[in-house]
Amino acid sequence: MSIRVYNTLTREKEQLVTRKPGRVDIYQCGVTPYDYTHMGHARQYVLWDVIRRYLRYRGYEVFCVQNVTDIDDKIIAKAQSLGISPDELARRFDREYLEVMDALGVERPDVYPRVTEHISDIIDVIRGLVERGHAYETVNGVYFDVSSFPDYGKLSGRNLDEMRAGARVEVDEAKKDPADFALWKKAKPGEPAWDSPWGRGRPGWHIECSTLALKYLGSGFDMHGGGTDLIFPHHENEIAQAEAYTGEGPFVRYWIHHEMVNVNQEKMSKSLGNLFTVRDVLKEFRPEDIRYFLVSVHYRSPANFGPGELNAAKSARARLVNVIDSIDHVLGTPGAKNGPREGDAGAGPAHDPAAIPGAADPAAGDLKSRIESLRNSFIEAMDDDFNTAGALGALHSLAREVNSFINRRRNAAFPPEDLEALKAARDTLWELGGLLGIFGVEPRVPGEDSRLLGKLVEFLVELRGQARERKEWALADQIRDRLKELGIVLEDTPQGTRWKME
RNA sequence: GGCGACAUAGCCAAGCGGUAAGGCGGCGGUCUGCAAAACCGCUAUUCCCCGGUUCGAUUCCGGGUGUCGCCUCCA
Repeated sequence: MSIRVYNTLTREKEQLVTRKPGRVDIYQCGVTPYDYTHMGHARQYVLWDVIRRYLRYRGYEVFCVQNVTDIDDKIIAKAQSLGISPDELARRFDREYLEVMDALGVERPDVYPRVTEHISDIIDVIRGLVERGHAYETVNGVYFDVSSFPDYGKLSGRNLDEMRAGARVEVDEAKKDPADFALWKKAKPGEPAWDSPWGRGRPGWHIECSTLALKYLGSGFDMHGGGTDLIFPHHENEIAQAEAYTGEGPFVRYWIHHEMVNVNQEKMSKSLGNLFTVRDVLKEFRPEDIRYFLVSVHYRSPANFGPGELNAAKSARARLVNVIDSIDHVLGTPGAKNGPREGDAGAGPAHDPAAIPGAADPAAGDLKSRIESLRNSFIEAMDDDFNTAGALGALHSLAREVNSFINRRRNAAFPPEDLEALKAARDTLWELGGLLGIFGVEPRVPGEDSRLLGKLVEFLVELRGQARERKEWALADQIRDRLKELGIVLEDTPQGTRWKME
């Protein structure tokens, strides 16, 4: 088995063959920090967080570089309107980005370079491009000469003639060709600027990614990620700059683009005013539920975002969490030791062999083999272009088999073979779900502070248990109802009452 | 106008040549003191429409129709 990924450059799924065996070098387009982090960002970085975890699970060493474009036109404009410096604005929203990603359990990149700290590297690349005849200076700045790069358009499937025919290309009399794009922008008064051979100014939009990728990963690295909206012009230009500069290709082996987050079937974007910031969504939903939603749609399909979708994800995830809780409960209170129904283990239906105390359920062996087969389904789905939605299906199938297995025991004690199988199921669920990050972020065990709370709840559960033995149902129900109002749910199982926080 | 993607049940969503995963919701049943959770059954004779290729197509090809994206900042 091997991993296959869809490459935008070839428009085909290809077998993953890395530049260095056993290692995957990744570059991701980072954010331009000038506003709040939104759900579209969450989609990208959660996706790549999952890809990184999965590649590691499959035995690769993974190295990830992600830039911060902390100087550009939008930052300058926003900073001016707020009356603060561009640097202050960029740092504020960069911090916002990192906080939100931490909350979502997204692992940080290995290298997180800021553009403003790499101006001299950028100037070196621009100078190289000018020297090799791929760029020229005008009164406004330095421009990349697209006609000097015959492969221009290979990523986005465009050709220059078509583009020139399009009327929407910016008009700049000083440029040789409307499709030429800025590598260096000469500063206007009041704008932040750095010295360069072409006077004071700042980098153009695309050059930072080529420069930083070449600096930290070198030419020909493995995966480059970003949204489909960056294919043209951003990534097209990145290729042109990098390959023209190094004189060799390919700059990137696999271009991996995720689709957009939509709202009401329309792209979520600033211009449409339908943005959802992650910070706001986090007020209503747990990070794991947000991740579940994101991962329940294949990354190359648009993901429609809304409360309904999020709630469906929440319910679906609860099912998975619940099965883990069920197993933990069984493992923590084995019937043979302190199960409340120990004496009446034989009370189950006589025709049910699983109900004979101490007898191993023949299904235990089956469960174990099913665990492995579903693990393989999970891997198969993920190997196929990171099909997280398919992988989730395997997890749910495993959940049903476990629940069914536990159900069949009813009041009977679980023999060691069963407990072992259940533990294996639990570990597998936990491990594979962990690759998707749908369990990891929440505290499974109450922290120090809530230890007292736990003891109090257990005391109430104990009192309620006594009331139930006396068949004082009204009192028992009152305790359960009041706790429910406080967000604490009680469930009576053959292995005793268990409780959880909602 | 140019380029591209996608159309699967009430909803979300996999599958992409061998006869429709999974989830949410709904209905019926089992379990339960009652619940909750869970399990069982039902909820697409069919994958937008029309042609074609094939023994066979939701899956491939052609043509429609519809939705969306990029070509301007965008994840």
